[in-house]
Amino acid sequence: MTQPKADPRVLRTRKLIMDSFIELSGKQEFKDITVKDITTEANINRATFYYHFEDIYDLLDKALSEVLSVNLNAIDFEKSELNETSITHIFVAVTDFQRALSSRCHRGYDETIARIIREQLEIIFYRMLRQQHATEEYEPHKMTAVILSWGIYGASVEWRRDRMESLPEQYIKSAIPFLMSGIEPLAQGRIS
Amino acid sequence: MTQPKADPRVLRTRKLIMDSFIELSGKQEFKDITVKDITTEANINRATFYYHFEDIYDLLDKALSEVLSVNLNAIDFEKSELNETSITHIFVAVTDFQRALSSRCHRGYDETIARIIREQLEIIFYRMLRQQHATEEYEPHKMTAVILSWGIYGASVEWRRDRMESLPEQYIKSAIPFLMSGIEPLAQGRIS
DNA sequence: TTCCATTTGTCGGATAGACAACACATTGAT
DNA sequence: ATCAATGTGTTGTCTATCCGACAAATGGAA
Repeated sequence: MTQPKADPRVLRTRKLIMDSFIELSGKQEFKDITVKDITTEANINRATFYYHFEDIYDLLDKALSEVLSVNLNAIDFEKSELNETSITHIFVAVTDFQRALSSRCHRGYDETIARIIREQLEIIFYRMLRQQHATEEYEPHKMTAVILSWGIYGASVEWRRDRMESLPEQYIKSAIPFLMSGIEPLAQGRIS
Repeated sequence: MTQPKADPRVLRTRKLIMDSFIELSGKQEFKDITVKDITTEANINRATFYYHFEDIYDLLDKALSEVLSVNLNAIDFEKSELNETSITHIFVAVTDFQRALSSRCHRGYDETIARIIREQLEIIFYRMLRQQHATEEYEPHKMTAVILSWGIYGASVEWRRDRMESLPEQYIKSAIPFLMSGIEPLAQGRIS
C-alpha cells in the first residue's frame, strides 16, 4: 500500500533497531531500556534512531506489530479464505503472541499491546474479506473486520483469564458456528 | 596500527560483503562468482563494492586474510610467547585453514593463498618476537619472522603432500627442537 | 568472424546515516 | 535544596551508500 521506495539502507537499519530491541526485551524490562541501549546494541548512531522512530514507544508499537504480523503472515492468509481452519490458526497465533510477551515483561503496556493486536487483526480480516467477496462493496467488510478483531482479541483475553486451562484450538472451537453463520442459525437450532 | 577512524557503516558493509562472499564460496567455484552475485547476496549496491575493494581478487585476498587472522587470533598470541605450545597451535591453525579451503574449491589460486598465509604468519611471528624481546632491536626479528613464516608454511605443504597421514600436532613436533634452539644444539647432540 | 548478452569498473547526483554539540528533563546522592 | 550524572530530543555538517547510466571488456552462440 505505502511503499513508494525501498532503500536497502533503511530496511537494514530498521531491522537492526527492531532486532536489537527485541533482543534487549528478553534481558530487561521495557521501562529499563533506553534509546542509548538500543542504538549501542544495534551499532547505529542515536540520532539515526530518531530518524526512523518518534520515540521508544513508537518503536515498541512498530516492533510488536512487526512480530505479530510475521506470526500471522505465516498462515499466508493471502491465499486462504476465512473459515474454521484459518480462524483457528489466527486465534492460536494471537495466544502464542501474548504468551511470548508475558514472558518478556512488557508489564504496564497492556492497553498498547491490545491495540496493536486488534489493529493487526483488523487489517488481515479486512484483506481476507475483500479477497473472498471481491465483487461486493467494501464498506460492510470494514465493519465486519472491526467486530471480528475485537471479538477474537476478547476471546483471547477470556482464554487467558480462564488460566489457559484448555488448548486455544479447543477454546475457539465453540465460537466457530456463530462466526461462520451468525446469530439466526443458532436461534433456529440449525447448528449443533 | 592503521585505524584512524571506524565508521560503523564501513564495518557493517565490509562484514556483509565478506560474509556473503564466504557464503557463496561454499556453493560455487571462485571463478563463477561475480561481483553482482556478492552484492545481491549482501543486499548492497554494486558501486559500494568498488568503494571498499579494488576488484574481486582484492576481496579474495582480504577475506581469506580475515578468516585466517581470526583463526590465528583465537590463540591470543598477544599474551602467549613463542614456544612449543604456541607454535603447535599456529601450525594446526594453518592446516585447519587449508583443509577448510580445499573443501571450498578455490582451485587455481594456490599461489595467492600461499602468499596470504605467509603474510599473516609473518605478521604474528614478528609481533610475538618483538613482545618477547622488547628491549632488543627490531631488524633481526623481521628476518626471523620471514624465515619462520616460510618454514611453517612449507611444513604445512609437506604435511599435505604426505596425505595427512599423521596429526598436525604430531607432525610439527619433530621441528620444535630446531625451531627453539637452532642448529648448533642438534649438531652437538644436546637435544634428544 | 559477427552478434548479443553479461560483466566490469567508473561517474555524478541524491539521500541515509555518523558524529558532535546543544538545551532540556529526570534521577539520585550528598 | 543542590549538584552531578544520565537520558531525551533536535540541529548542522560531513560522509557512506544508493541509483542510474555509461563505455569497455568478456564470452558464448549463430
